[in-house]
Parts: sequence; C-alpha cells; structure tokens
Amino acid sequence: MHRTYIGQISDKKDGDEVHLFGWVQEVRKLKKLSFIVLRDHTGNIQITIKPENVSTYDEITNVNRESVLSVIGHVSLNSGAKSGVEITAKEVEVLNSSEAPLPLAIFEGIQSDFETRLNNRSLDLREPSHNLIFRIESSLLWGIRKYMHEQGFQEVHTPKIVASATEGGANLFRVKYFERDVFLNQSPQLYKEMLMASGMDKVFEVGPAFRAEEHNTVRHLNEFTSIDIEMSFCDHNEVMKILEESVNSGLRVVFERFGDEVKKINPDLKIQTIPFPRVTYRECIYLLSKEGVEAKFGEDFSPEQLRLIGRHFPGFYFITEWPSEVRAFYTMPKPGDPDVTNSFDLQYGQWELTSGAQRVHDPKMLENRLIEKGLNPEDFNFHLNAFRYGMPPHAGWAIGLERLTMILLNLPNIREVCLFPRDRTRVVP
RNA sequence: GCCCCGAUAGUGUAGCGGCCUAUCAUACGAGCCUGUCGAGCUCGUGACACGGGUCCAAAUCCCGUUCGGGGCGCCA
Repeated sequence: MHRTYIGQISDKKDGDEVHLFGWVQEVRKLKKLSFIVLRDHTGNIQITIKPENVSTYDEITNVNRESVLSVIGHVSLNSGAKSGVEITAKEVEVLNSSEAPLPLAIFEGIQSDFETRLNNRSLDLREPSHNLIFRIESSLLWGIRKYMHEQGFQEVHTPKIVASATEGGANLFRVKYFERDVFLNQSPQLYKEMLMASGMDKVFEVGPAFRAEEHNTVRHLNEFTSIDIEMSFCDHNEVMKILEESVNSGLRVVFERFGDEVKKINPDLKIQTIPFPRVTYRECIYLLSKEGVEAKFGEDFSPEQLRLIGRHFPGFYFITEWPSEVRAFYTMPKPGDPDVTNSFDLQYGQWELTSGAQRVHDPKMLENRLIEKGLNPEDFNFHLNAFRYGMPPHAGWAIGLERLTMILLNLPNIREVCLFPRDRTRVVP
C-alpha cells in the first residue's frame, strides 16, 4: 500500500484503508482506548487506538511526543471525532522515538524565544506556521523562475569563490584556498555582466551572496539568497518591467497555492497593477523637505527617511535616478544629467528590495568610473577584459529572496525567512 | 562600532531588598477518569547566567564578564 498524506484523507471514503507516516503531536490516553494526533507536513489527524485492534497498544500509547510513527488503519467518517474524520488504527509501529522533554515549546501555546527556536531549528520547523513560510518562499521563487524561463532567460551559476577583494562597498569574507587567500563573493554582478559579453543575452541566477558587514538588524543577513538578472541590448526601463512582472508572477503562484494562508498572515498583500509607481530620488528629497526632514543630495536615505517616503507609497514602487555617489562604479550615468544615474531601487513601503540599473558598457568609461570611485582598474582586469571585444549595452537587477518573502509576509525579522540564518554571531546550526 | 534593554525550572513567565525552603502556565513522572479532541482531576519533579561588592539580610541594589534582544551606523 502506498503512503497517504494526511492532507489527502479528505478525498477518501469511509472505510478506505490508508498507510500514514508522521509525528506524534499529542497522545490522549483514556481507560479503554487512546487517541493520537498524528502530523505530517500536509496536516494532522486523530488516530483512534483500541487495545483489541492494535497489538502494540502499550508501546504506542506510552510513546513520547514527536516520535515517528507508521500507522495503517481505515478512514472513519462517521466517528465521534469532532473534526468529523479519524483513522481507526490496525497496525501502528514506532519507527523512531523522540526524547523527552523537548528543548522548546511547540504545540503548547507557548512562544519560545527566537534564539531557542533557532538552536533547535529542525524541531521548530515542525510548527506548521513556521514551515509554511518556506513553502511560500519556494512557491514565490518558482513563480519568478517560471517567468524568467518564459521570457527566455537562461539560469546560470557563477563562482562564489573569487580572488578580488577590492570591489568597493561591502566587506568580503576572507577564506583559505590552498596556499592563498580568496574571498566569498558578495554578488554575481561582475560575472553576470561578463556573460553579456558572451552573447548569452538574458541570464538569471539564484544563489548565495556573502556580506562581511557587522550589521545587527532585523533586515540583514551575512549570507542571503540573491536573485540576479542581467539582460543585453536594453536599458534600466526594460529590466524594471521584467522586475515588476517577475514579482507578480511569484505572487500569483503564492496566491494559487497558499491564498487562504497568506490572507491570514498579511491581509493587505495583493497583486499590484503594473506599472508600479515611479518616483525619482530628487522627488523623494522634495517630499521629505515638505515634511520638514532634510535629506542631502548624494546620500542614502536613512531608515527613518524611508519610513516617511514609504508612507506615500504603500505597496511596491520604484525610486529612480539615484546620484552617482551612492551607486556602484558600473552604474550608467543618466545622459544629459550626469549627477544621477539610470538606476532604480524597488521598494515596498519603507523596505528596500532591489537595486538595479543600466550598466556602463564602454570599457574606457568603466575604467574612469573605477578611478572616480577610488578603485584600482588593475584589480578589475579580469572584468574589464570582457568589455574590450564588443560588450553590448545591458542592464539588470538583484533582489534578496529573504527580504522579499519577509516583507510580503510582514514578518518582523529576516531570520524567520531563513532556514539556518547566518548573522554577526550565529553560524550554528 | 555606538546607544538602550534584558538573562529565574525543559519551555514561557511572576517576583525587583527580609513576606521566596521563589509565582503561574506548560512540559516531564505517577495515578484516577468520561470517545477524548486546547481533554479533565490529584500528587510529584524541576530554576534565580557567571565573578566580585554593598547590606544584619540580595533573585531583587552596585561593578565587571559572558550571552541575548532592539534601534542606529555600516551595507554595489
């Protein structure tokens, strides 16, 4: 007999025999019979165990919570069960017993500290609401991937071990690589641009990015999953369109699969009409000044300033035309207005989700931009070489998967959206 | 890196100078019990992060350490 998932029992008829596998959520032991609530990742169900039917009765009814069981029994639709359906057990086997007591509270109406939960993450993830986050994240990513394939993007994988530590901006983790030191890549940026020179035209990558920054906030991780795209023969406007549509594609899959659950978690979430609003950096400064908050041109917005701006744009919106000072060397200056760039951030309220831009494709200009940023073009030869023999104009963006999931589900901490988060102090489990 | 806050049974908490041989819930153990379903009832088990100080007296006040939380900064 094949395994039946608990979620499939609703399709069964009274008396159907099923073989279930799962974890013991609760044992209710009475004098003449016992009940076990069995759980798998699709739901839970009450199992009725009577001593006259089940030879392992004593062992089963004394089993610790969260032990793993195999249960063969038949579906009872008209039993006394409050939920309407239960399984009358015929054969029950303990596949593996759990130790007691458990190191954290699950299914007890007690919220353990997040630290306790992370220290016991596998157990913590048995809690359906915690588990759900990752099934939603997976669906979101699938929707984005699906859209990318539909648009003719090719999924690629670029190295995470890199030689250069001088890309500017974020700090990199140094690691041993045989007889020398190398670094964990902070982004696939340079590599995906090099692929534009290969003629691949449209690429995307989903992979880890590492940032050796000592930030200690609820929205930063030192290792996160970056969704990157790069596209040839286009400017920033075209990749913004791709971004809007891919986010909506991800959301559509989430709503198809988890619509009811998502509505409970974040009732405000909906699929937003395209195009998302666009506001320039300069307009944001003006908006802030009207509220009596001074923002200096050429500086990033502080969290407080972003909260104020976010109040004007409740859902997704783009902040465009960032000053060159706050954008990376490869960002294309705006023609005729070189103080700003052909760049954008996708925001959701106060939260920054994506950075993107049209890139510089002229090698001479790129070299000058490196020098302007105080970087040494020598260190970027491997990258500049790709620009010398016919680099097409191109643009792209990167979005943090955890950030996106976090803000869509309105979760208070990015670590909730990461299975095994890496932050300033945590590298275990 | 800076600022603020915290650390009490397995878990989550109350207590914030003597009333603490420390509260409650849950868990765990033993028993009772009704087809139970947040099961119920009885009994039991189990904790003041570490080091120093103040005081007649410290879980409680002070100092330091460690660990943790939040905000800011940093952050292609």
